[in-house]
Amino acid sequence: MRGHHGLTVGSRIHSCTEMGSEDMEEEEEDEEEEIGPNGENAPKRRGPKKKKMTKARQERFRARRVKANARERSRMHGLNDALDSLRRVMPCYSKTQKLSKIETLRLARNYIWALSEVLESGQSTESHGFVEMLCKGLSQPTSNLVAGCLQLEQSPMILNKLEDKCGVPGVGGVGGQAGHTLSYPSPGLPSPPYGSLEASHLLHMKGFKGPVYDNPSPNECSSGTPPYDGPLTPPLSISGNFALKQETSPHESERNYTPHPGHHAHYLSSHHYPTSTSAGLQVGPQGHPLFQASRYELPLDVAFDSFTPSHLITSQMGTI
DNA sequence: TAGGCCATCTGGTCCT
DNA sequence: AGGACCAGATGGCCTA
Repeated sequence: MRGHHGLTVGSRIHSCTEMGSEDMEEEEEDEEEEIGPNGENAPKRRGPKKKKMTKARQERFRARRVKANARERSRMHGLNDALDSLRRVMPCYSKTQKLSKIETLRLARNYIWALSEVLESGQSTESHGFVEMLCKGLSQPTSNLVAGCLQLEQSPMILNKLEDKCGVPGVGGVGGQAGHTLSYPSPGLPSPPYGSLEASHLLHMKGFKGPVYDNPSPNECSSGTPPYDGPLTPPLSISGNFALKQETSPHESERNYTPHPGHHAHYLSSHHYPTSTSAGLQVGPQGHPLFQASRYELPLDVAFDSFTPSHLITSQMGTI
C-alpha cells in the first residue's frame, strides 16, 4: 500500500533526531534479548542486521537526503507550475490574486463540468445554471470572484436575467448596504483599473485560439506534458465521468470552508458587493451564491476577460 | 492569537 | 540502488 504510514508523530520525530545525532554511531550492533508482552523471550529479530551507522554511512545518508529533498522540491515546483497553467485557463485569472490550490482544482472541475453541460445540452454559457455550476463547492470569495468576472463580461441583459431568476439584484449596479458600490461606467467594459488587460487575455476576446501560456514552464516541457494545442475536449460520457451530483465529500463538509483572507487581499477596497445573507454557499432556488456574499472585491489585475464562456466556446469550437 | 495557505523536510512505499 | 510519489510534520506568512 503506497503512502501508508505507520509511524506516529512522536516516533518520527524521535527517529529524525536520532538520525541526526551522533548517537547513531553508537547504535548497538549486538542483538538484545527482547522481552515479550507476557514476559517471555520474544523471538530474535529476523532479517538483515541493522548496519552500523558509521560516519561515512551517515554522510552518505545525509547526501542522499539532500538530493531527495532537492528532487522533492523541484517535483513540487513542477506541480505548482502545472497548477499555475491551470489557473491561467480558469475563468478568472489574476497574477497577483491567485486562487488557492484547492480552489483552483475545484473551479477546474466545475469549469469542465459546466462546459460539458453546455456542449451536451446546449445550455447557454450565460445562463444562471452555468454560473451555478461554476461556483458549486467553491468558497464564497472564489465564487464571488468568478461570478464577478462573469458579470463584468456580460451584458446588462444577463444581469437582469440573473435578477429575475434569483430575485436579487445583480452585483454590478446595486448599492451595497455597506455603502460600497461597484458601478461600471459602461456595462461590460470595465473602467480602469480593470482595463489593465493582459495581452493573453485580450486573445480570449479576439479570435482566441486556445489557452495562452504566458511563460511556459520548462518543467512542464521536460516532464513530458505536451503543450496544449487544441480545443478542450469534453468528456465522452459526461454524466458518467463526472460526479454531477456534486456531493461534498465528508472531508470537505467537515472542513467548514472559510474564505482565505488573502483572496481579497489585493482587491479594491472601494469595490464591494452588497451583503445578502451569511448562509454560506448554497446554490439553488434560494438564490445564487454570488449574492450571498458578505463582500465582493476584485483584484486589480483580475482577468475578467479571460472568462468569456461564449468566446471560449465559439473560439475553440467554431473558429478552429 | 487563531486559522488558512504554503513551502519544505522527511521517511515509507512502490517501481524500474 | 535510486527515483518517484505520497502524506505527515513543521514553521513562516498573512489577515481578521
